[in-house]
Amino acid sequence: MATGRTHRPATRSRGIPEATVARLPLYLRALTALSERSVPTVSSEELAAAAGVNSAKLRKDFSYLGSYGTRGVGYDVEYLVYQISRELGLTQDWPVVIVGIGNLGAALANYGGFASRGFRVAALIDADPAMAGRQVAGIAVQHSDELEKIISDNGVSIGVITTPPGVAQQVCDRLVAAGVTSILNFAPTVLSVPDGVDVRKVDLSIELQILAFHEQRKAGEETAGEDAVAASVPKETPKGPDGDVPVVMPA
Amino acid sequence: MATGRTHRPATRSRGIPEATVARLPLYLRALTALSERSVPTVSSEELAAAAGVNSAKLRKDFSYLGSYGTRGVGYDVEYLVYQISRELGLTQDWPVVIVGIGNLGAALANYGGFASRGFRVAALIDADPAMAGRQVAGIAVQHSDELEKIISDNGVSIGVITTPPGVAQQVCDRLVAAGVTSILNFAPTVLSVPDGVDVRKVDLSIELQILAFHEQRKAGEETAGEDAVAASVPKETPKGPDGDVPVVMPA
DNA sequence: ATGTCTTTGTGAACGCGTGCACAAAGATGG
DNA sequence: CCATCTTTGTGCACGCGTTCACAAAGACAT
Ligand SMILES: NC(=O)c1ccc[n+]([C@@H]2O[C@H](COP(=O)([O-])OP(=O)(O)OC[C@H]3O[C@@H](n4cnc5c(N)ncnc54)[C@H](O)[C@@H]3O)[C@@H](O)[C@H]2O)c1
Ligand SMILES: NC(=O)c1ccc[n+]([C@@H]2O[C@H](COP(=O)([O-])OP(=O)(O)OC[C@H]3O[C@@H](n4cnc5c(N)ncnc54)[C@H](O)[C@@H]3O)[C@@H](O)[C@H]2O)c1
Repeated sequence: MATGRTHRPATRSRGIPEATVARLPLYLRALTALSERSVPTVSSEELAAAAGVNSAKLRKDFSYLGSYGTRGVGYDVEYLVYQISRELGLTQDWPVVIVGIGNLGAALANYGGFASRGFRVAALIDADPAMAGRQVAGIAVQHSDELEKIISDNGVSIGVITTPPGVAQQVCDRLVAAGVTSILNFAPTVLSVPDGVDVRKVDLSIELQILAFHEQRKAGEETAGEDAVAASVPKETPKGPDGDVPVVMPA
Repeated sequence: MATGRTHRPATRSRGIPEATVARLPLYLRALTALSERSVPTVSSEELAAAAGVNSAKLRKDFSYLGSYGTRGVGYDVEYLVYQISRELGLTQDWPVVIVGIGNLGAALANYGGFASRGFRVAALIDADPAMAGRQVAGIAVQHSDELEKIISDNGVSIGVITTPPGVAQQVCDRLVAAGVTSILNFAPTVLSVPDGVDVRKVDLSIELQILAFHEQRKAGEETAGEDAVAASVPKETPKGPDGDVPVVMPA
């Protein structure tokens, strides 16, 4: 999944493919688990299984970082944890602001998994005056009037948007203007940002629709157009080799 | 090798590329907005701009569904909304269960965007006895003992997992055994599922780490800009703080 | 030292996704 | 009915990502 819509083919990230970058956190998680169990070394095969990827892919991914393995043995867990952490920039602290402290924003604020990887919730911001001053997850919610000052004072470069979709773009604009250069957007909106700003989106609705697509396909396709309510019959489809389905051409 | 996990890369369902399927919800959202403004037709250029994609890509995506446009005019908005909805399986009702009604699960339950696309929260399930019976988003939380019965009675085929990571796999196993064939996983865990079951994951932590990577690269480009060779020798961390990380070279 | 065994690192082939560029299709106006 | 203009649908080329397969590298035993 590409980061942004802005075409930037030139600035390759230090030669590390985007697909590899997206998998590094996965490896890091698996390695951290091994580290906690005091496992000293791990082979590409084992680690790949733990991370749910192909072992050749894992080795190639690591090859972009350098030669950190030992042939015949595998990878030193602690060393690899450090290398990946450093590559991802997790050896430093990243202050993060969350804008829009509603259902989702509050849940994120309460999420403990933030701090565990060097991400620190620097501030919670909401436009609702009734919300300002209230404590969420032990942090006082601040009014959005303070947004620019908060960003500036804390040196925030990563912002999380959990506002209603209608105001997401303007919130985004203010964040960017204030100096934020990376945005994680939960609002179902396409954000426009200037060059040099990264946007990643998390969209529950899209994920469900993708699942529904495949679900419908699995449920069998006798004739489209009738609402078979009970499609829950667990039919053991004999794993056909991707049979070709007649394409429905419109009149 | 006990893990019989067969990785299915990109099952081409009915000839529609996975990348296209992932964009259909995006188009649908833009089209729905146009529909609400009573716009009768839209060109690929306009719609692509609204969806934040390339117009050629959009046209090619639509070409997989069939020829639904009119040359010289564009696409009929209402017709396209229907075609995409049908293709995604949104013309039918999809009962969904959410397992793990904590911070995140409750936020999802409260999310209004569910029902708007044909997804209906059929049940909320939690293992905590203190949680069972409580109302969340107007729905009574049920104990996980009832899981199998709930799935069966409601014909649920889509499950959302928002439990702690430690129990995600067993919850997943139970869901699958009960008949669920699509899972949206919010827990930071790699889930193993049998063939025929789709899993999509949403991982906040991974998204943030990817952003951090690019953020670090952006910050490093401006200050330093000369480290050309950096593959073989583990170079020293450019910044002094955070020197507490054990740099251990493997033998 | 030498041989064997394990596992890495990577060259190469392949498939998928993307975007350009343009011919074909149809609307529109005269 | 014909000319012109707009926009679709797609052939094609290219680059990225994935996977295979294997030589090289090192550990370990003898
Ligand atoms: N809740 C979910 O599970 C969920 C799932 C998927 C997507 N989303 C999306 O996430 C976003 C938030 O969802 P939610 O359920 O938390 O909504 P919510 O209404 O509970 O919260 C939105 C919050 O944003 C604040 N806000 C409004 N305008 C603002 C502004 N200009 N600046 C700062 N804050 C502002 C509101 O005061 C409110 O507290 C929505 O865009 C929603 O579509 C939510
Ligand atoms: N909160 C977030 O913003 C956030 C963000 C990213 C990821 N996550 C992940 O989402 C998951 C949930 O996060 P949370 O903050 O809501 O945690 P939480 O502790 O608030 O909620 C977990 C809920 O799951 C229930 N549960 C535990 N075991 C269960 C079982 N076997 N069956 C059914 N229910 C069970 C618990 O009773 C609890 O209500 C975690 O895996 C977390 O890592 C959360």
